[in-house]
Amino acid sequence: MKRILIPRPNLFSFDECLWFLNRNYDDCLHVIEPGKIHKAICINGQNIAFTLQADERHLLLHLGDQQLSPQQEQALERYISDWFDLDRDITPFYKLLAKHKQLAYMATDYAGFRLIGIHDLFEALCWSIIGQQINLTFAYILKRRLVEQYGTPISFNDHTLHIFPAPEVLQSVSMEALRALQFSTRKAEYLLSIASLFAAGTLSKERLQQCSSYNEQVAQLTAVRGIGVWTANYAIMKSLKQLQAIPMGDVGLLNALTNHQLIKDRQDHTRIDKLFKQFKGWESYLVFYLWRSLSHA
DNA sequence: ATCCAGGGGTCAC
DNA sequence: GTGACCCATGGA
Repeated sequence: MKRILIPRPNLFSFDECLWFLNRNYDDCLHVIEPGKIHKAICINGQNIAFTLQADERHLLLHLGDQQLSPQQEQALERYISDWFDLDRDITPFYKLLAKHKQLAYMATDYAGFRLIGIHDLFEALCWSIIGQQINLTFAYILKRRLVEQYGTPISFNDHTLHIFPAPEVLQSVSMEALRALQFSTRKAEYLLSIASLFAAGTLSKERLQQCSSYNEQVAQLTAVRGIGVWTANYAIMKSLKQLQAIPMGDVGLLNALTNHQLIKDRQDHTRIDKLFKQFKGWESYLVFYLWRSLSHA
């Protein structure tokens, strides 16, 4: 039985991350059991399934009887680090939290919570488009239909895991098929055209990472039909981990700000900007912790 | 029935 | 750059 150990950093709570991934929604891209998570991913064209657990000092990756090359093992470790943002020292963020009266509690209540990523940019963009202007419960249902219909199922440890559909597959799906899954006409158009852009290589994570600045990344993404400021920043935050990304206008973000009495008027951009300036360099973390505050144990 | 949900596009000033 | 309007769909 293949097993890999990954050292766990300070200020990291596997339980807190797992809880968030499991909160109130039915995500089809992982399976969670007490203390562990199962997931399947595609790295360099190869499908890999794994179970992730934690002890006091490590994250434990269980691979069953899968054989991986050293390079694949490294790629998998990098994937895990990227997923849970393990390589980042988040103490500066905690110092900023401590200085903020209404938000200081987060440093203890959510201690060790990390910005959980979506490694695949195509998946991140599709997911944020699916989530546009509909409630999250329904968004997860739509994602599940899409993934079960066009993704790749993997059997592992008595679970059926799913890998998100490749753009090459999605680009040739018909509008009618997506409409039948209850995607709106607009969203179906957006998804199909973005799948084509990825399949053609016009759009890719690598290309976006070559941009010289965050602003340029936003510009490149928002030039695509269906990707507005919110979607672009969501993807940049979750996939590229550029921490200055803020999905402005996000309903959940505004609700959290209202709940904490940080704003009264949901259009008070001045106060919102002022708040985020206090968290310069950690804006995405602030957003993520505010989203965390929307769900209760 | 009506409003809302982790928005975006379009078009007029 | 800003604001008004429409788009789609399920849930509360």
